[in-house]
Amino acid sequence: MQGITGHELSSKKAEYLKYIHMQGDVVKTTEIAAHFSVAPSTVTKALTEIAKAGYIEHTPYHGVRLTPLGTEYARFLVRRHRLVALVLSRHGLEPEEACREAKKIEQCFSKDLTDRMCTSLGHPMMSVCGEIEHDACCCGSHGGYRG
Amino acid sequence: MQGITGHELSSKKAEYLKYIHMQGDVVKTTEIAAHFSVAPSTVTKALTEIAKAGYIEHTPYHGVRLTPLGTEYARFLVRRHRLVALVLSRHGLEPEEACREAKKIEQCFSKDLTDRMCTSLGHPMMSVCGEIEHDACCCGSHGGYRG
DNA sequence: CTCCAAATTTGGTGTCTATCTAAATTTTTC
DNA sequence: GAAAAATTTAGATAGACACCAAATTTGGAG
Repeated sequence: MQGITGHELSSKKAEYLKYIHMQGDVVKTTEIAAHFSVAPSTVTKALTEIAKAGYIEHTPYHGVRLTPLGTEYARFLVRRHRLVALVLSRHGLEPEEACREAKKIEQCFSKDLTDRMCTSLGHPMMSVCGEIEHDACCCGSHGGYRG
Repeated sequence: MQGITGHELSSKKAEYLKYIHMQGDVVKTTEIAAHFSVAPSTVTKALTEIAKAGYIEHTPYHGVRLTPLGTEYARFLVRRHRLVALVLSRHGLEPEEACREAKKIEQCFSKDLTDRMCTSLGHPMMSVCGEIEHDACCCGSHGGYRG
């Protein structure tokens, strides 16, 4: 939470991490390779590096699983994606389009910039492609008024 | 105007082109190298490639100058930059900050996305870092109501 | 329990972008 | 014209991403 810049991982690796997060628990190399339409060896290489950076635990031949750090980071990536998509949706893009375009540009947004936009938007709870969780957000819990 | 995707040049080359455009007429290698704090040879290499793509005319040892295509493209780049900065400024960033951050993310915005945002913003004439010219904009002239 | 097929990893390559240094070349200036 | 300044060329490096072919490991069938 404290030291994230938003540029710790290259955009491809960040995509892999987000995917692993969304699949939950143990994810296999082949699954990732198929999802992103790349050769398994390409994924293995990326996974090794992501593991070296501490975001996942890689048990050769058995798949990967997020570490606590990886989980935290993946949550940031998802939050960033949804905030960027939300901004785009407010500038003339249809929900699906906003989500698609967001994937192309989100990697450019630093943690800081993301947080600034989040605050400016009033820590919205919903985007066009899912909920936005603020647990690990810029300025504490913004869970909304539940009671 | 017709075929621009916004990704014709790598982000560095696009920065060089924008700089050449802003300096006007003939620009020297050393000037560019100094501005971006890179070795002259790095610039020469990039310039050669930008010239090959048709955006500039490079007369060895004498500098470069934009071609009509390059001028058109540079205008798009400037317009994109200012639109992105404007969007950021509307999301909690101070003018100077918005301009600075825009430089980091603008290369991710396609021509199409830029045009969509432009329309959504009502073809604004001013951004936080200069005027926005719509001559070569998405849907013709939006020069405002001059008379 | 053995053996083969499927999954995965290794090792080697290639491409692209961006950078640098050092050496060669051209232009400019005195 | 010759030295100085600017520029280009050539050769290397580095990171990201991708592929293929070969080796390794796993897991299921018999």
